[in-house]
Amino acid sequence: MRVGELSRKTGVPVPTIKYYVREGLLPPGELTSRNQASYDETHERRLRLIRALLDVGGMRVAEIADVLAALDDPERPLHKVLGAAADRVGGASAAYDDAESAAARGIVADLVSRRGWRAQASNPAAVELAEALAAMARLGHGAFADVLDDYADAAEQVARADLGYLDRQVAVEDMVEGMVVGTVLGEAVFGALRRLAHVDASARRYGED
Amino acid sequence: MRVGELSRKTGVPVPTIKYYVREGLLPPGELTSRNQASYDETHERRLRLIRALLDVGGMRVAEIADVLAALDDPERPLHKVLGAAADRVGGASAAYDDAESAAARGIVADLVSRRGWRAQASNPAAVELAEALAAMARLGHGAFADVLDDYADAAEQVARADLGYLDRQVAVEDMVEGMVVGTVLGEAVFGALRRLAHVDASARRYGED
DNA sequence: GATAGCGGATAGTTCCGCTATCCACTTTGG
DNA sequence: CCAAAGTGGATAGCGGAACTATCCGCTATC
Repeated sequence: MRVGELSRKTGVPVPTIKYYVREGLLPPGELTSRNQASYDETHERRLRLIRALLDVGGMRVAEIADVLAALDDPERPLHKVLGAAADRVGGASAAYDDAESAAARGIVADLVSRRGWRAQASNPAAVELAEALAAMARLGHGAFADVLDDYADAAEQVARADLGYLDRQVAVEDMVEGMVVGTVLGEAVFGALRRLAHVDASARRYGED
Repeated sequence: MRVGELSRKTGVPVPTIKYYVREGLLPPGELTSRNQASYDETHERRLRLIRALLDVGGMRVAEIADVLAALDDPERPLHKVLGAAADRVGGASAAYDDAESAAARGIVADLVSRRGWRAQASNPAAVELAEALAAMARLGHGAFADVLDDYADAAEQVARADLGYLDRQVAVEDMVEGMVVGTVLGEAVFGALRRLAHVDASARRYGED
């Protein structure tokens, strides 16, 4: 298959495919002559994965490049790949250093030890959590920390469901990719479900419509 | 207070404040002369809200403008404001129309009726959910739909926690804003917790570190 | 042997979230 | 009272991100 057919099958324009190759998201096709290359189903699959992570997962091209590089690494340290996938939000937060941030970090540390979670305070997810809580505190919603345990219960339930799905449904050789898909697209799924549940709860309380 | 002090208190540069005013995120200060205006704590609070929605919630400026406009509408149709807050992801999805999309819409419709959720199929959250499931199906993870009920349980639990927090902790006049904060920043909080739970579960299974 | 398509390279476009500059005009400090 | 600092308002520019367009010499195909 050459690039035109790949484009037709996936709906991704040819110049965009070239761009993804340039950026290292997609391996180049195998050259059969100086200016002819052939692509196969692995390229097609990879391209669909890229679009899903972009469109549904909201990831950025550079983040996807990192995750896919980790995914293609034959060493495959599973939780490292996941780390790359999970760090996608990390970004360049200025790391405030006010009272709220310090308090939030303390709340997170308490939560992690209370739960017995094997996670470091330096974990990007923990940092992000602390930042979110600090932002809420600055908005006068410091008491939101009181519902953290309810949130954590739900998060554990979701994580259990994810692992169970992987065990039951995914072949070993696809597990790393499955974890990436589950982590990134699963977040979109859960976010949508949460908003649906909000709509329902809100509709039950206040008026019909 | 004039713009310089507002800037100092919030850490937002003056030109950026001017930009937010131009974009309708922040109401202009009250003019005391042709080129002097005064700002108060409501401006400060609003500015912090803007930065939280931007930095932590990942919203875009135009989306924030929509949400805040709804929030400031004295008619205050609560679930409309929430709708504006929840639609933030909606964006310009091309709305595929293949077999996977149709199947995913069916799965979502089943879920909504099975749960007895008061939500329309046209709801942006439902559409987004269907798109996410369709993307997974295209990647060979159609069986992920099997864990949807686990996800939905967790989503309901989170939604209950959110409403409970609002009832207990937030004054009536702040409830609309509280719902926006909870919806948007709560998603960041949950996402971080989910990733922490993944890290923990993954660490328990595969190696130490 | 004409035509369509290709791989590879480079340059341009659009959008977004700011940031810089300018202006005429207060406010403030000495 | 006057100079320096700051202000509101307007316009223009910038840097990053994700494409998109164009061009080249070449190749597959009919």
